[in-house]
Amino acid sequence: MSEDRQTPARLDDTDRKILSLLQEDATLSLDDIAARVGASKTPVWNRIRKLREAGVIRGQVALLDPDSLGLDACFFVLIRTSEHDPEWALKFLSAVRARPEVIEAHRLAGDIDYILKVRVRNARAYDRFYQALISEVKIHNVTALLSMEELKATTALPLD
Amino acid sequence: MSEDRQTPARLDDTDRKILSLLQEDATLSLDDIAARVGASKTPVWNRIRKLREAGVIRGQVALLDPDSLGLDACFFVLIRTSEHDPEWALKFLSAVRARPEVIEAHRLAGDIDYILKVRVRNARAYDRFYQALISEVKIHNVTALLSMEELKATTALPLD
DNA sequence: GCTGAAACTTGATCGCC
DNA sequence: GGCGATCAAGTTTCAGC
Repeated sequence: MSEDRQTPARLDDTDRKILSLLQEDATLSLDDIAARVGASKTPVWNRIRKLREAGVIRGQVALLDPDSLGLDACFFVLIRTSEHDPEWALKFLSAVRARPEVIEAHRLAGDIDYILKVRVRNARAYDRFYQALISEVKIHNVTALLSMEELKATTALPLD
Repeated sequence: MSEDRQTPARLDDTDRKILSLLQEDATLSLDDIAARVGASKTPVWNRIRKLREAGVIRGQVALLDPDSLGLDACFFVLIRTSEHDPEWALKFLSAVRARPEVIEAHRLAGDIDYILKVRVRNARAYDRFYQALISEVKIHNVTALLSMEELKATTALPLD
């Protein structure tokens, strides 16, 4: 259930610069990147290929705007459970994985067991999600925190 | 401070299919996408262009693997503040925006005022972040939830 | 408004330094 | 291991249907 701690990849300054550019804008051309890191295409391309193979670069995706899609409501859901057996955990896992409105799910240390980030159309849609979830898996206690304003949201990880 | 609610873009089934593909993998070629949605290149390209112009597609980024970068610790930070004046809010905003370890920040409804998602190397690095933050802005109460396991993490929004 | 082809830009490869 | 030229493949545009 818990994955092995993987050894961090050895990265030099140029690698970090490339990654930093790509995680801000992956549409940049090789020429652009090469110019900005002060190298030419081939070495940059080789580094990117290696970073992909090493799994440092996981993939490349389009980011969509929640508002344009009518997803106006975002909740953080704090979950306490009384059940701690493996079957329960497995059922909970497949439930959150199966629901596309669950953007993120973490198992926590401490008295709160799980946190979910959920994006839905509105409060009614959240309630439907909530009712469906608790009917699927037994949950002891739920607190929903409603986001009023997204102050910051990035997919870029700190590289220093 | 709070932005106007924007009217959702009108999307048909083909638009949604295209978006769904692109938010999973933006390296797909136009030919691929066209084949999968059952259309040919030009109309698909026109749709993508319009979706970009309408702001439905915000951008395209590379996703990096936290473990490969040695970012083993992820915290959700629940913040209560006693200050509610605009200067404080502005200072807090610029503090979280300036710190790259803050991946996400939301202003909340209810008795918890803010939630942050923070990615750092380890617990020591979190403590450094925490000390720096409370020395910059006055904060009444902080609870940190430590993630033990990321059960799910996606950038893909639900499109149904 | 879709199709198919042409023009052009970019990505990927190879031999040379 | 980096550079510049080369080839293949992709994107963008456009005339014709």
